[in-house]
Amino acid sequence: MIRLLIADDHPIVRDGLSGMFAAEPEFEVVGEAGDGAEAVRLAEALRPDVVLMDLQMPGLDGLSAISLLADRGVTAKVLVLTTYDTDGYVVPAIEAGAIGYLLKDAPRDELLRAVQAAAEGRSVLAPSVANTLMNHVRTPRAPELLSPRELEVLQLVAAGNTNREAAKHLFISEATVKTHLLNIYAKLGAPDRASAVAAAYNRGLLKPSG
Amino acid sequence: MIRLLIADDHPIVRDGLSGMFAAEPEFEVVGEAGDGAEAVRLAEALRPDVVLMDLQMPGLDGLSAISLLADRGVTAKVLVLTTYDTDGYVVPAIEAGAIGYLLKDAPRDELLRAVQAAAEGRSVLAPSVANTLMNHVRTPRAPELLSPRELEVLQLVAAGNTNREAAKHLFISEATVKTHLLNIYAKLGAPDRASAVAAAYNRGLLKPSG
DNA sequence: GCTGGAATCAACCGATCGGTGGAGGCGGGT
DNA sequence: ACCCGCCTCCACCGATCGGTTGATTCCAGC
Repeated sequence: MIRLLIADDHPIVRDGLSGMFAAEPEFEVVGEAGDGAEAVRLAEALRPDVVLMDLQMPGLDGLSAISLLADRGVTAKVLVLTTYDTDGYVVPAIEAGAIGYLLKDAPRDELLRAVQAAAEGRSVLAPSVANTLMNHVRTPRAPELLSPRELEVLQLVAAGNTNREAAKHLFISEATVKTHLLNIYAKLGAPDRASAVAAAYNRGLLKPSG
Repeated sequence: MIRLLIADDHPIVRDGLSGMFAAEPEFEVVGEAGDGAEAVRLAEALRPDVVLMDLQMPGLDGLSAISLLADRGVTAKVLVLTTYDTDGYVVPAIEAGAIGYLLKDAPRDELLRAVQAAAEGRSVLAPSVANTLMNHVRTPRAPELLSPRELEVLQLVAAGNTNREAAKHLFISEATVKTHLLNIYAKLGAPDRASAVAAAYNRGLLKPSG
């Protein structure tokens, strides 16, 4: 028996979902919320297995609600159910802690299976959402803005090396390192090494966990 | 009719796949490759719709082969078919340009549907792979390593501000900014501002495109 | 009421960085 | 043959940064 909480600002949608799950013996709708704040409150009180969460809601939005649930140690699996599949919504939702992301045009049986999967801790992604997520991960084929040598220098700088240290690593003089850095600043539009590192991350020239 | 190329270093696997698709009228196996280099060569010559690519192959591995195909403008959709679903493999593969990632234990019909999806340009992810991909995107809930104020300071520094400029922005003295930065260095294990910025990106405290 | 963290400020020092203006060699493309 | 980008190197300067020590206020948790 999977206990679930429905959070959506449209009563019609709540009724529809509620009715759909009520008809299935293995699901039990334990509560409904019309906004994010209520969703958090009810999730804390009712401890459902799964929360079906819309993103656009008045007051506290779904995204913030998800973060808040995580902060408060609510272990309910949050399944986002919304109409939009743009990068701007799906990535933050997953970052915030959603275990799945479905679109409202999903067929009935897909939704049922998704909730079951979520309850078991398995991720669920709508096919089109999988696309956008992958596009997000995919490196946008950087147009070789920096030369290989410049990239090496920047990596060493990002690792905390001084110019002198970087020079030793590369078997070149400190002056050369400085020249490379000046070129890097020009190319990235950065005034100093710190913002050059930031710019490099933003453009995917440097990648996290590397 | 979907034309496909099979790249796997095990002949048995190639035979198995080849036989499976030969039995289906809507597929045609136009070539088989035993290593990455051959895969690239055949893909360029035969221009298949889909390439079924193993990752571990002698010589040029699958990952490099995928990158090479992209570089050479080969538009074939690459579907990774391997035995491993660890983060270390799936993320690079997708970054390199794979449109899908399946495991070899996938049931026969799932594989057929996946190839069809790939041919149409739709992403395909094995369920467990979806999990690892999402875990990769998901920010690892940073334990509030930096205080809000420290994060503000670091953001300004990453934007290229000097200590003095950052101080003005925050309506505090330059000395305070320096103190904050020293605390940041200690918390992030960074010797200077540049590597502190890098460390912040690596830990998800600063996010790209922001 | 005490402790501890966060945030604020100060003064000082040496080391480093950023900026400028050169210079030469080497390779690819027109 | 020419130009351009990349990589290499040098010297000088002021500005900034990193490190240290010490201090105060405020607030929250025990």
